[in-house]
Amino acid sequence: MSLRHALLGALDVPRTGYDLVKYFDASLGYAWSARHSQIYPELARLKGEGLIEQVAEGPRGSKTYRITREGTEELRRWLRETAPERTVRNDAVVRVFSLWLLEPEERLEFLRGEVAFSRARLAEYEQLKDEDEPRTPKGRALRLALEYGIQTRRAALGWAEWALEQAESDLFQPIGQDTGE
Amino acid sequence: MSLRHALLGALDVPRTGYDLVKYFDASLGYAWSARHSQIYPELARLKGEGLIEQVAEGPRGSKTYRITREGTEELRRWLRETAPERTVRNDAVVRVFSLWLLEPEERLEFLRGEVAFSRARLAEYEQLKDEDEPRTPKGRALRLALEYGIQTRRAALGWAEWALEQAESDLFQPIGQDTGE
DNA sequence: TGGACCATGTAACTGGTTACATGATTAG
DNA sequence: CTAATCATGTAACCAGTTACATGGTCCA
Repeated sequence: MSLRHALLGALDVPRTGYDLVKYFDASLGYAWSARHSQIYPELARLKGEGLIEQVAEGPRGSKTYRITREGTEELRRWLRETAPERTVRNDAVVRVFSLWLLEPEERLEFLRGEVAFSRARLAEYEQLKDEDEPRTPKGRALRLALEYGIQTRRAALGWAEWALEQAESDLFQPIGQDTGE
Repeated sequence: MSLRHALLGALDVPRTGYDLVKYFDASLGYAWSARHSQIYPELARLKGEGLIEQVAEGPRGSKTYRITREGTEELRRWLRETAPERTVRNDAVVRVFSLWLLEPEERLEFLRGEVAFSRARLAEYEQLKDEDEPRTPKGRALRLALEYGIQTRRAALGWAEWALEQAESDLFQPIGQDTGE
């Protein structure tokens, strides 16, 4: 369950649930995504287990949480003692597997979408990168994560541009009834 | 729901549920993963909806399925009319966000694990690539998907090697109590 | 005073994992 | 004959999404 550890990791500075929702939509979002309907109950559970504590109550009933000593210990334990979950789920690549069923022009359309998406994402990441220069250990860890996003997204963009070229020069190929695996 | 479309895409050639399980563990696995306990019930549903049909019954009660005309139409409809789901979930990157909480030597250990993992995956993919030269439209689509895996995995490996170097030259930095975001 | 946004929560449902369960065939 | 592998299924549970629900605060 990475959600709780993503939350614990984010709560080393005090934040409200609402802050966390926005944080998941922004920087944390390139590693893990979550909706408010999942975040709020999880915060309640973490508090119940003593891994986070509520440190303030704000204007509109907002609750500010922060990680506890036990929470930090649990986070360290998770990092040290458990292996990363490697499951891959990429809807776009599933689509590529069946792309040969489409008309040539439709394939181009799909691949143009991939190029556009990766370009936009990459631009976001690079803007984040330009915003500050990391100086602290934590800042450097965040930069490492961001750099992962940039490197892999750049590769995805390169792939999409190359695939689009391939598909363009492939226009006269028939769409298939073949079984070549 | 990408699982059913991954199955439909795989069933343009006749396959048993067991074949599909292995297929998800091998090539399809770099796009989507699924266990037999999810695959068998989904096959039953697809058959119930007429999107696939059973074309043979084998020795140990094995059932061979193939996509129907309606199934192919559904697959095309999905490709044309729905947008790829872009949600990212990467446990390893969540870990990087909190990596600054570990002792320097533990950070190196984590990053060495990332290097090893990416190297192994990349080697698998490159071996798949060397196995055959695609000639048909379908073969070329599969190659496109494989090439995506290779390009992005190579980038992940490059990142991990670079991050490891960073962390090695970072050994004298304190582990942090800072709040630099 | 009304619209945008802040802020939190619950319920129903879907997707996915783990564990349970069973039996057939094949190769040594 | 026995271990590995083939082969399919179900049940309980956990994770995540969508939709429902409510109300506060701020700014124009």
